[in-house]
Amino acid sequence: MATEFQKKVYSLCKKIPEGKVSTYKEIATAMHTKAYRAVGTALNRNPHAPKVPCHRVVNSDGRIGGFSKGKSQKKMMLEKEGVRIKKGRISDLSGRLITSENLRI
DNA sequence: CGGTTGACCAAGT
DNA sequence: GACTTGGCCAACC
Repeated sequence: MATEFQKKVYSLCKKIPEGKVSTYKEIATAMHTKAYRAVGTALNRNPHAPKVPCHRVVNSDGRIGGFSKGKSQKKMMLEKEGVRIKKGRISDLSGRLITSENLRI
């Protein structure tokens, strides 16, 4: 069973549509907290694997960040969903980024 | 219950 | 570009 904090994180992750991405910071902001790192900690466990699209969450810089099964897999899944990745970072981050406002709606 | 860890971030060198 | 520093907070030991 996950903590309330975890549930919030997973809930927001589910809201990220295919072909778009969000950042750990935006998710934390949407929860009205500054626990960027805790968001990562929450997703690292990720008991929901395919149910929650945690691979659509990247770093603020547009870099891939981390992934339980390896960054390569994360990149591959993103590209499969239509996200272009250039040298380990999202090509058009600002165009594909889901902000805290977008998550809140 | 204190100390460490980490799928982080921003600013500085 | 890279590496370092300080800050942040939940989860873990």
